[in-house]
Amino acid sequence: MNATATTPSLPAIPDTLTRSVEDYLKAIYRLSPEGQPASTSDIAHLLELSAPSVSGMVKRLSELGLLEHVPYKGVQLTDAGRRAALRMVRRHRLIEAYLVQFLGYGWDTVHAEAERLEHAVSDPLVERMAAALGHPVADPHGDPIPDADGAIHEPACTPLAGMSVGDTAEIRRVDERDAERLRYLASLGLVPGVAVTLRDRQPFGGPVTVEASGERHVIGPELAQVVLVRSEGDR
Amino acid sequence: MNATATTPSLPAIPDTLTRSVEDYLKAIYRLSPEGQPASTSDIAHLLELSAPSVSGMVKRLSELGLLEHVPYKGVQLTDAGRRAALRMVRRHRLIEAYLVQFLGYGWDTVHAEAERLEHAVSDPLVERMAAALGHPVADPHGDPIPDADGAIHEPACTPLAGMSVGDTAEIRRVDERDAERLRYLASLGLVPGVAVTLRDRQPFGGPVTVEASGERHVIGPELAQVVLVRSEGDR
DNA sequence: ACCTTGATTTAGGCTAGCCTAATAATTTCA
DNA sequence: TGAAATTATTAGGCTAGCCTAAATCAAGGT
Ligand SMILES: [Mn+2]
Ligand SMILES: [Mn+2]
Ligand SMILES: [Mn+2]
Ligand SMILES: [Mn+2]
Repeated sequence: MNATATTPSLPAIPDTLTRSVEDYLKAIYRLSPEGQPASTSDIAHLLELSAPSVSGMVKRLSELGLLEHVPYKGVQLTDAGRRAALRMVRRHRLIEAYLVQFLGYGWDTVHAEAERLEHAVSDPLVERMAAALGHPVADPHGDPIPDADGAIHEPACTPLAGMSVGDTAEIRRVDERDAERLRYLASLGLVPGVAVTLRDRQPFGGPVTVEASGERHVIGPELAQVVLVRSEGDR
Repeated sequence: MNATATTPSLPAIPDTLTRSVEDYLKAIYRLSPEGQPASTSDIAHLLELSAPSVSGMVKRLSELGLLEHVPYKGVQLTDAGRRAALRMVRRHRLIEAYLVQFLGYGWDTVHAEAERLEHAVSDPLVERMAAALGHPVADPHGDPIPDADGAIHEPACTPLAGMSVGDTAEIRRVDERDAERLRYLASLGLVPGVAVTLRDRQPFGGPVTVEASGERHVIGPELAQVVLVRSEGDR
């Protein structure tokens, strides 16, 4: 006998999200750090799923209030969605840091392990790991770790590919997803914290030559794109 | 053009099992340590599922070759099933030991955490934890840890409830599943490694009085049933 | 031998997530 | 502006896992 006309029974956000949902939210966050809409096909590509699967999930998640979806335009996280996404980002990066620090993992293998563990750890365990690490601000790849309230500081970084010849900068962040690429970069000594100087750039998308720790290396343009640096000037 | 008459295409055991399947195998192992058949309703009760759900899963798992099922009689693990179950038991107990040793967990809270993590860790991570712990032989509840090949030594234990008045024995093992019960036992000092002497037993399923670390405690019969001891004689 | 009871299985249904094939909307470009 | 190409959605189907209700089997007692 409730006479108030309500909107047609919106489902509430469940207290525990599934592994799939958590990965979707994390992917959408990654695709739109500034909040611009993410496209169905970009999400599908990142998660290695078909576009119709993503369309279906996007519909469900927007009905749950985790996303705003404008058909044919893209999706944006709501506040609740962004909170949930940042919670996963914090878990992922803290787990990576913990495994490297305390269990001898290398930066090339931690990502795959964290991709599964992030869904299985409890909040108290995450916080115990954070405490054991001394509350680090970045993971082994240089990616910043949001605090427990979801606040995150993305340091200003530009691709190494964008440096000018003669410039010196510090490596800050490296894309974590390709283990082989990470091993190669480590073998060259191109890891976060290292100072690099651009010594040469070949035209027409050619390779660049960088100097780091006294050694010179010629690296291809797409590699130079995923290594992010902070230039001397950007303080 | 294959003319050989084959049995109707038995599905092979998948290389990765689902969380549900892993928990079923672990439950069946626990219900039949000696290999006697486990009943549908016991499995359902242990996993808190309906009996029809268990019937359905049992059918699938026996088609996969992980179980032998005699309808209306019960199930037994095959060699492959027991191997998979012991792998999960090893993971569960090593994770518990690791969390207690290195992350400040208590014996009352580790079980719930391990119940989820056991499905998410990789084999290499399990082995790294084992190495960090120095390859322990028992978890925080006194449960023995199978080795990486699945060999397990179940120490001879009897319920504290079975002791005779005047006997002295060492606490070896305590059922891990009820966090509140574990906290209570710890508050009485009744933990693995402690020597206890039975001082009194009331008839008709009444409580028993035990002496441990110089203190006497009166405990109910069902509690005395889940605390396992090794008597002096059982060496 | 039959009947009752409890355990078990079968029947039928639901959700979450994935897929492919077909359709529809949008954008691009001649 | 009007195809063509791209992107997205809808339609329909599948598996894994769970559920309740109904049917069936196994035992034990009379
Ligand atoms: Mn993940
Ligand atoms: Mn990382
Ligand atoms: Mn489990
Ligand atoms: Mn245990």
